[in-house]
Amino acid sequence: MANIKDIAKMAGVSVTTVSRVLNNQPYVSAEKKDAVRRAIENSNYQPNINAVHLSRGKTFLIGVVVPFSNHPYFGLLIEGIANEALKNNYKLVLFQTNYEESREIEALTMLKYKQIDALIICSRICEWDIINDHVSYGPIILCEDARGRKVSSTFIDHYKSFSKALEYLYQRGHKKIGYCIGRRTGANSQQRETAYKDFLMKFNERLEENFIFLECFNFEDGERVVERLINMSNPPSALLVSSDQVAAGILTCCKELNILVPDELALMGFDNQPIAKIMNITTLEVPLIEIGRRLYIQAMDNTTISHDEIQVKLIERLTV
Amino acid sequence: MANIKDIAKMAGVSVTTVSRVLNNQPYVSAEKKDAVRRAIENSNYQPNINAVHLSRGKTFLIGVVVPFSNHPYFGLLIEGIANEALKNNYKLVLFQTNYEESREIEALTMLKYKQIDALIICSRICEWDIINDHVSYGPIILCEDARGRKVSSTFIDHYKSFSKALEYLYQRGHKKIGYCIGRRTGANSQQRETAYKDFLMKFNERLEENFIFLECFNFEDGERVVERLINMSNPPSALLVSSDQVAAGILTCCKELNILVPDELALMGFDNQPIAKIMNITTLEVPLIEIGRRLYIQAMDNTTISHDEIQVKLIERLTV
DNA sequence: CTGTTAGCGCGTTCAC
DNA sequence: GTGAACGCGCTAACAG
Repeated sequence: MANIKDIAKMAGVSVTTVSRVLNNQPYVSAEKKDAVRRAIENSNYQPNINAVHLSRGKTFLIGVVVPFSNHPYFGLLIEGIANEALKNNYKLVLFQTNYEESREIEALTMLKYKQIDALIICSRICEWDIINDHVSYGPIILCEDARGRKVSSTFIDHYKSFSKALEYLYQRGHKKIGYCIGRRTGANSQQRETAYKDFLMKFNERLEENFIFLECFNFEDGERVVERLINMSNPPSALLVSSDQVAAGILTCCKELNILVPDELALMGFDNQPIAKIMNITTLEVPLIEIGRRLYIQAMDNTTISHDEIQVKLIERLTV
Repeated sequence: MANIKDIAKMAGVSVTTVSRVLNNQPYVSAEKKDAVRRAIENSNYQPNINAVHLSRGKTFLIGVVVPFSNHPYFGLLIEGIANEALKNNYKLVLFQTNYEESREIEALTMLKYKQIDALIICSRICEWDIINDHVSYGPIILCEDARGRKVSSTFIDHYKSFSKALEYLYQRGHKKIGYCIGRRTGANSQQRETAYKDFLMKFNERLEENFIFLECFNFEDGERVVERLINMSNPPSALLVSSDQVAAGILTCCKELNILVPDELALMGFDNQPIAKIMNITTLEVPLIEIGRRLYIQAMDNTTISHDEIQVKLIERLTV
């Protein structure tokens, strides 16, 4: 394996000059640049990435924290980040937390010790204090509304979008609306809960605690929801489901039990994933790949703190 | 950020000694070892990973090639690899190929230039020649039967398991059996095709080209299958579906169209993913996480070439 | 524009 | 048992 010194010798220049053409820096004459280029081609030289990292003091690694990686929501987010990272020669290090705080702190610690250059947290567990303690070590980017905080973020306004969905259901004649969500804590979830409560208040409806379905992450969680639903004496007539996967699971179970959708139960999904299209689920479209792209771009910028709000779009199909 | 020299100074020893205790090497007196340990704790020192990499000539990065990462099959495989890698301080670099050969070669090239220490190919596209050209650069591990090749592999015998499934369907009275698969090329797919043809031969059935459904990867691909099915004058009575996701999609469409499963159409899935359990799909269980674990272990061993065959298990449910 | 040289932080001979 | 010194391959002042 040839190294930079060999190339320098072959091209009859100094290692600095080689380094300069390698990094597209100015101040190299056309002739020398050509000589270096030729030497590189003749020897199929490849820079030693480890040496570059050491010298630059960077790892070209970017940490991505997700609760689970085999969920389409996070899968798409990761894809968006990865696509953009690839272009810039950055690699991704995945931290799958399963919502354990310690795993998230592990990622933060790696940032502290420069084992990664930046950290994107797709779903935060730990308190802001802990995040704040780490901001000085490198860019930390969040996928939730972090305006007013010391970190950048790309987010959707869950209060706004949840309200929008609720009003849409209301206009369609639904007074008793419930919702399904993964976990109750978490900034995004709390925004939604607030939107839900404000909505009830506005229309003078009472909050029914059992209209809220927790632990809804995957297709299979839909079964539990339907089971609970059929045992309720006064069930909701519509459900706002924070993931198309779960909505699809619910829809499948409903069909099995001959529960008519949307007549007996209306369903509104979230994300607009392929499964929503195929099953004709009315949903709120979230451009996850684009969000991933922006998260990456923010991660690369360690000077500015910015906040990108992403808009969602209501897609009308057949479940409402 | 303290470095090894600082620790040496604090502990009153040389950097060599610090390095020795860091790497659990012998020939360090208990006292000095303790002194170093204390110094490390007091300064929350963390070795500079880049320097370690450069010095060792290793990256502690392991490449993983998958066609797409948001499919549960590969998601679980990745999870299995990642779990094991984490324990050994290895990070994963994901190569998402979308079945483009050039992306796979890119990964191989990174191995060649020591940008990763090993490469696990979960679904191969390129020819064996190309693989062979790279074996000298580092461990390459495949997730297909590679016995007789110069690389290690963890695999399931798709010929055997496909035959097993076909015979099971046959015993249940199905003569006209079709199957759904992602792509036709690919070693695993070809094994299955051979099993299919041999099965037909054995029972004197004719090969119906349109009993083979290609491009079946995700839930949503099930729709296409059912559409084609209802337009067939002489459709198969049973389908062997190489992914539970697709089987679930087919099942969902069938319910929509009032096609009775298994009476009018029997379905046998593959993998035993959560969705198969919830939808009561008869399937062949594949221990993907365990396969991932073994792939990693093989990747770490750059001296021996080994081949692990993994057994699958038939899980009887309600779709056959 | 170009080259010399000093690090980057750690692993590893080798002499003591 | 221990430590001085060199090397890993590259980047970035700095001097010219």
